[in-house]
Amino acid sequence: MDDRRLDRDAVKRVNRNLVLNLVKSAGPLSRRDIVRRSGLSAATVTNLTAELIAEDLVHEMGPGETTRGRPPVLLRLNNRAGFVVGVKVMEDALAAVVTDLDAEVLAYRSGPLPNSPDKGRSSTTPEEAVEAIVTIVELVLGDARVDRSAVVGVGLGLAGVMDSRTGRVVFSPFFSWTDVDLAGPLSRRVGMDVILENDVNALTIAEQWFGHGHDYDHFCVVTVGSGVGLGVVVNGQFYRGHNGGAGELGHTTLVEDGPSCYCGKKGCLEMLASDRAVIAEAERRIPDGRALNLEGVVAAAEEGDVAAREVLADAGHWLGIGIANVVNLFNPGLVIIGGEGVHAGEWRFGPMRQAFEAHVFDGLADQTEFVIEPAGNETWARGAACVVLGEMFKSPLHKTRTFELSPSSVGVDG
Amino acid sequence: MDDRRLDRDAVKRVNRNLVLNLVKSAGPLSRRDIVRRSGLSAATVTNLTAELIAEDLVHEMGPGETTRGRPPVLLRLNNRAGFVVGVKVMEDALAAVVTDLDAEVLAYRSGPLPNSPDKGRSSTTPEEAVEAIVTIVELVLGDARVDRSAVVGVGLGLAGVMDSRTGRVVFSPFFSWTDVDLAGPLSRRVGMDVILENDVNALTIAEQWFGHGHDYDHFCVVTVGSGVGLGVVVNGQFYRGHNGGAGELGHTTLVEDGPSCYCGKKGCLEMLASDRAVIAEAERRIPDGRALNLEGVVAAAEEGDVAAREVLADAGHWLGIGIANVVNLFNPGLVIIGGEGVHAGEWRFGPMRQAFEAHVFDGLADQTEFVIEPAGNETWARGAACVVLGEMFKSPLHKTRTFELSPSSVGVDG
DNA sequence: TGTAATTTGTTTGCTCACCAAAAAAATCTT
DNA sequence: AAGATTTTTTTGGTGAGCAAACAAATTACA
Repeated sequence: MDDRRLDRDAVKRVNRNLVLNLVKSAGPLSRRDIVRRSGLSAATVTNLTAELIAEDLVHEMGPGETTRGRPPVLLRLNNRAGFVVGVKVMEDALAAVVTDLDAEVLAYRSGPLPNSPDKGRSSTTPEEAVEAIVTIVELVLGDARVDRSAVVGVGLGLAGVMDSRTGRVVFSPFFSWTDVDLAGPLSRRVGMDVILENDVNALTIAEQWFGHGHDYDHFCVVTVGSGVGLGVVVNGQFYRGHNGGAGELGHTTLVEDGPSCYCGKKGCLEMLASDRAVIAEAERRIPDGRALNLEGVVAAAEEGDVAAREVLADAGHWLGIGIANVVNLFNPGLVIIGGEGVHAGEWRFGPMRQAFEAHVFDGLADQTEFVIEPAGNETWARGAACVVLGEMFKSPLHKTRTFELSPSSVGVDG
Repeated sequence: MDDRRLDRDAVKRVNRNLVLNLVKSAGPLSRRDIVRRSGLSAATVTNLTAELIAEDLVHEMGPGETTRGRPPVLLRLNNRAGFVVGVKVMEDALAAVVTDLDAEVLAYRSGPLPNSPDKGRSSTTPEEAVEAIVTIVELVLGDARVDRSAVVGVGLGLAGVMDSRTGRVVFSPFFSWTDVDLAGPLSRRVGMDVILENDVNALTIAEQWFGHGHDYDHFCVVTVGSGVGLGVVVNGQFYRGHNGGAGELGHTTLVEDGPSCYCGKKGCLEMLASDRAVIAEAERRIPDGRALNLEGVVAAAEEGDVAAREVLADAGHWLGIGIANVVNLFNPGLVIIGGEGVHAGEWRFGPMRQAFEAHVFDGLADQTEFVIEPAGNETWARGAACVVLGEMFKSPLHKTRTFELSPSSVGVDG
């Protein structure tokens, strides 16, 4: 069996999805607008929109502007037709959001994750994690006053290697889990569909469907925080690689015999450019206790401390080279830089830009757009939510699993 | 107008293409086999195969094996239904092949390219190049005794940045051409469709359709010769990047303040790992004239020359790090190493493998297959031919232009 | 030897998604 | 009020894939 084949059903699903996406992204649109943009016939658009309206996914608004002739009826996405939950799982805490179909955050809540540090590692078990996640999901759904039956699914974002197809954690650096089924138990406990995704991937998918990446077929998201991450969209599709291991930017080698990395190698970008690297180096060079965290180092730099400035500049410099190499290989139209480390601002990004331009190939610098966008806990959790939304709006041709509104679910409350 | 929409025609085109590709890649197959593999109904397979047979793209063979029941009629691709020409354009020479639809080379011929070196640069004009290409195309078609009307198109492979959509040379390092229309004039002169593609991309497309890449959704081709190149297939599609600039592996930075590169930057992989780098370094360290070319360096290494061995090992070492970074970012299932430099063998590839394993992230090493495959002029020319074949066999959903058999063309001679 | 069983391939009749064109609806212009 | 204009729906037709019945070609076996 080969799903590269098409049948009549597929035609309808694809066209329906196209109409839905046009309304979502370019809406409000009249049926006529949809005809023009989609290339579908007017008859087909009438049928497909009628179906979407019957399912309450699309609403008719008032009439649009015209000089003369019958006024168009504008259609828009019913962003309250369903809701999704997103949870970011961190080393010792959780962050959760509820969003509508526009990825607008309706409620945000953070909470604890049971955690008894054991030889520097958290000893949280998968079972404990599931219970904590169940709790915060219930709480945040309560905050948002959203009916459970209207919830399409739960997205889970976690650092490490995730198998999003099976919902299993392949490897989690925080918890030292290997091959743990997280989505399955959680799904049974909350009675909702659950999708698990690497946190950086989730953020990338958020940018793809609801952010700057929307206008680009090929773009990259680079996150800078305690580590350095990379998410990639190519040919309009999120790219995971052969084993879900694509985007290990933090562990590309930049210095042949550089500082040792926890991954066992040497000279990894993450050892040169991450917040953790900044703090370690700053602590070494500024031993007065001001450099215990990134904010401290930035403050020191702003107070004129030369060492702090140099440390931040160095980190930015290496990041610039790393991103230049990414651009040399992927040639994306857009690079989005996100994560906690963004707050270090120009002390880091000035040198980054300089290094980038010095090390990127020929004309590629001018053709690559840059956006810098901080990501806090809420952003990460929203990213996880967007994984579910992305699955909903994705073309049926690429869909691997189905997230749909339950027949009964009609948007309520708000 | 949006071509993401589907109509009934598209359904047929896609399914027809699927059947054709199954026959091409998994054939000979019975109609029943195609039903099983495609998921299409028996009725549809009967119709589509009848159409392909009527167009002479598919032939019926004798009956297949059975234990009992009606014996199946095996179908196979009619590899002589059409032919393609591939031309590799080098600094001062041309190589051309004619292949059948299986990419089997029917004729190979090399020829000169007018070239009056001018300040170290070739002064060949686009017009001169077109004339020389016309000549070799006519000659190689004569060699293959193939009727012109059966020729589907001509593929042109050239180092540099090519805009394959428009057939224009964006930049050619050999000839210092910028924004030159090469495919247009050539097409008019030979009266055939012409497609222009970067040479490494062409080789990658050859591997995708007729080589080791066929079984992989995600793979990379790394070429080592006077330069270092990279071609990438992700999600089953060849990837060009936002401006056709993806895959500039040779100009990724490996040594922060390394040797100066002709591209204006420093520490590029190409300055550390290419044949040109090997020869330059070997000439410096073995000044007796044995190291004027790669063969000389390899011979010296084989005779026990320590410097030659070190030079080759160093080049391999850097290449290993470069490929490790590619794998860290792309996580391909397969890496194919090709090009002229492959002939340096284990002197180079032993250290390469070692460095690769030392610098690739965690578990990715075991999950990445490697194939080493030398590429000479004929292979490069065949790659160019495969660009046309790839366009023929590519899914209509991704097709950007059409290469088809002319209605009259039925395979002749051979 | 002839009938049943088995497997492959074709034909028939149906459905339904799209489309073009005609019709209807809703407004503005004169 | 009639005509022009624009949007939307309806009508009627086409043809793609499908399920199921049918036909064909062979082996198994009584």
